[in-house]
Amino acid sequence: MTTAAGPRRELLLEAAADLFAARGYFAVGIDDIGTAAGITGPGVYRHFASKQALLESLCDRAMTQLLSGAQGLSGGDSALEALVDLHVAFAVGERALLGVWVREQRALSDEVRRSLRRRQRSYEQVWREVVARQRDDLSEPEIAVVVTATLALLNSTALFDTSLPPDRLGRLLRRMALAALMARRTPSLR
Amino acid sequence: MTTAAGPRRELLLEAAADLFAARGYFAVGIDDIGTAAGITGPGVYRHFASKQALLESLCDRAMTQLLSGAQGLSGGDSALEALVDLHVAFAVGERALLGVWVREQRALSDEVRRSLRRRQRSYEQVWREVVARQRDDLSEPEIAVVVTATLALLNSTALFDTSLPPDRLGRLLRRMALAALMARRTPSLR
DNA sequence: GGACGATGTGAACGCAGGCTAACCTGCGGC
DNA sequence: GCCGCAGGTTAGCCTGCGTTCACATCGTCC
Repeated sequence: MTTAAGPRRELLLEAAADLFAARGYFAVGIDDIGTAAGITGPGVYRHFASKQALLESLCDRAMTQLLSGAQGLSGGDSALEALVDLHVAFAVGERALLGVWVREQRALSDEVRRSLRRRQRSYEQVWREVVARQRDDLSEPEIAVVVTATLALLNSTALFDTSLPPDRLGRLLRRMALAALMARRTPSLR
Repeated sequence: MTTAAGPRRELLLEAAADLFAARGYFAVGIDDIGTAAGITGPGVYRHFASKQALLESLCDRAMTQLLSGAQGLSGGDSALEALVDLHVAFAVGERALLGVWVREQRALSDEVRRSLRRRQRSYEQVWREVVARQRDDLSEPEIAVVVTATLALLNSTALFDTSLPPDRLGRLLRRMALAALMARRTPSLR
């Protein structure tokens, strides 16, 4: 079970990501996932131990991708912009995966969710450190809020549809995120 | 069924809001809700037609509160700040309700969800008009993205815990939201 | 003081849906 | 050429949980 990477396994993961993102974990049946990947429902269990295991794989994949990107970062002056760009690229490129990660974590078992949360905190820790370097006017809890809220802003792109082409969407989000991160006091309107 | 406002009905709504927000609609049983409101599971059906009806009531309540606030607005120069303040106040004051509205919409039936979405669009329409008045550099789809992403930023406060006192949290979110809304081009860091 | 509606209880029902069982097929290795 | 395993299929099991039922209780109204 959970057999190593075959093409069918990959198909199943993609199908599950799309379905979970579109309808939510509990509204999707095993049969739906199997059918979307070209087999019948129970066939799924040749590749994954359970429906939960599918969701775990997806969340794990999302987190791994984000973390590995963030850790292989320069740390130079433009580290913050690099972080934003990284997250935007992921959000735009892996919409479904991000949507699953953002919305379906609660469907995980306590244990798995805890482990995932730890990695998430580790990812946000990278952000916090980079933000703290440029915002000495903020306390630690304030930095935490700023980071989390900014990530929520970026993640929101997985939750709505837009007619904007990906690159323009990306640039717009990038601008907004940086503005939110650097907002020192209520800016004058106009 | 769905008998008019008794104290028990209100208790049930509050209990359901807290539970749904904390654990998610599907992870909460009817018995949990009843018990949290001081009765047994089946007793809930003396006040609500179904578990779904409870969720509907909650989402409806959230949307009604937001909409009624937004529509009784001046429309003057500081309309944008007023909108932000309104949403922040709601987010900080009705955490659980907002959490349910943000995360549990998918658990609704198609029909109810559609009707709710219409009202949500109507709420965002108010935002879009106010934002458009100050951002003639943005196209319509761009305005839509800016509004949705900003609301996601504000709503995120329902999804995490912070040691920050509510008023400081509110002011911080307000500053970030306004910065995100008004971000004209990538600001210089430092 | 009996009828009645509102509210709550414990027991039981029904069914959706995840998962297992039993069986089939093709293919690579010895 | 047979063995064995990877990967499918169909039929069916079984559990959890939302919901219903029959019944108790208790004010309230005539």
